[in-house]
Amino acid sequence: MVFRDASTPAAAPGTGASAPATAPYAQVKQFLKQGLSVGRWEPGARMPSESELVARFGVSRMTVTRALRELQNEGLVTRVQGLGTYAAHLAQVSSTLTIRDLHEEITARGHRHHAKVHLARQERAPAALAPQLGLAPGAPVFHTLIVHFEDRVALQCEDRYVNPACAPNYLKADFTRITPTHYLLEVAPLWEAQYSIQAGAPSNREARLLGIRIDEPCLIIVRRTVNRDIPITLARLVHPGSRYRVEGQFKP
Amino acid sequence: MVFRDASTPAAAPGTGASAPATAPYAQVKQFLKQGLSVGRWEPGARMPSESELVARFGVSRMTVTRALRELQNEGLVTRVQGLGTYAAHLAQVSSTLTIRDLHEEITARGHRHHAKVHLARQERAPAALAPQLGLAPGAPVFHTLIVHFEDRVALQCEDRYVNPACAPNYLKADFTRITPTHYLLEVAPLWEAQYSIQAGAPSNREARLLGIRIDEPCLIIVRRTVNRDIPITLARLVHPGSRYRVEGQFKP
DNA sequence: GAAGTGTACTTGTCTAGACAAGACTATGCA
DNA sequence: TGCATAGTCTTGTCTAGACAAGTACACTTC
Repeated sequence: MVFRDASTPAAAPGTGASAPATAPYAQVKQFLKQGLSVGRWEPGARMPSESELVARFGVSRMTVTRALRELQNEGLVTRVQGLGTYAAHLAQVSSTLTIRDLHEEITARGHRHHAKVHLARQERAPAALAPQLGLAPGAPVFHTLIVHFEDRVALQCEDRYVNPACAPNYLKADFTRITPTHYLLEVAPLWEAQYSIQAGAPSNREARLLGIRIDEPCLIIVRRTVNRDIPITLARLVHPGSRYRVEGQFKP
Repeated sequence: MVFRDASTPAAAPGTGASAPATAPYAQVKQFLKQGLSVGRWEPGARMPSESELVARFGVSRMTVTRALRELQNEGLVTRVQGLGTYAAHLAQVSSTLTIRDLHEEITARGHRHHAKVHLARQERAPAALAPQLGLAPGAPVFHTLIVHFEDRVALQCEDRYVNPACAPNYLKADFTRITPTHYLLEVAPLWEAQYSIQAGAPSNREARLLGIRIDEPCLIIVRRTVNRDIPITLARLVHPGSRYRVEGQFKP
């Protein structure tokens, strides 16, 4: 086997040079990514086949396959068995939105987090919410209302309903020390979530609890969490628009 | 080589059964995912090593490696060379936020999209914005102000600055037919973006252009786009909170 | 006791070859 | 002309083995 790039470790095993020497699969990936970046392949155009890349880079097919599969997972190319690899249409751009536990987010900023529990009790499920939690209307449900502070400034009003079947001891947790999100992650470690991010006015009670005017725009996140088809929790998180924003990055 | 599951194609090559027979790497992945889901491994706990999984499933190491690497890419496990594989702390949950071209989003809903161009001209870069676009203050910059409608209802006010070096013909495009996002995707196909999602009040002009009251909460997305370290565009997208929300899903 | 050494185990990556299955095309036959 | 078939090219997946490099721990030496 002959390596095209003598800087790879396998081709220059004896050199004492401590060059990072990016892995061959990463080089192939970089080559394709760069080509896509400069428009070498129009969206929808056919890209080099695996065997062409094998010949060009002098690596084995598994190496090329890995590079292409990772590009496919990143949404940059489309692959069809029997046909070939095609440059993806990037009309829609996906980015990774990271929703961190608020406690961690605050402490990561070097600030202090504390929470005030305004409500933590069992109620009867309102008819409007019961179906979303997989419960019958009037069935028991846990309800907490907690305000989270960052250095004494109210940052989030968390209004949450929890399915008792998933977290029977939910109400016994000390939510001044652990956030509901964190507690539920321990009880039901892996889950799916649907969320909606919107701007809106706070309710009268939310404005009072957050210490803001009723006309202050708020960032409202509504999140429904499901573990293996069993609804866990439904949360409405209200943040004063002047104090909180969601930030993210998209990097292909 | 002996396959543990006789339903795999390689183990039962002669059977005419048309069972889908999920691929071995997918079976390993499923096994680990399921274990994480039911809390078999606490966050931070050590998970089976590759060789243990090889022995358990009777597959080759490459197959196990692929399953583990994909779980790592999904953020479900952490791997450390020389140490092992560990269940990830899911304190922060990443979800894929898809930012679609507004035109596509509207037409996908079966509605009609049209745009009104209020401003499309060359200006001198304001001192506050110039650094973010990699320009000197006062350097020429393209500025567009466009309102997008969904079935005659104003949905977005798009205030955008574009680096002329990246898209010299930007102002010649017909933005009633093609959105700036779409145009820029063609000119600079691959890019990185930083964005911030926040709630706030519209400016007087934005409220007038969107036909909303000055006190209506708006969802404001500020996005900065970079192609290979060269800033392309800076956009402020203002949406009436009552008409627009960002929705997404997290699925591990 | 402190410092270095060797070993076992782990993940990271690559190879050369193999079979399967899907898509297309050219060919031969009715 | 129309249709079935064989052949070629593509991606999808797996194997058995290899070397590299990082971590941890027991052991030896000073």
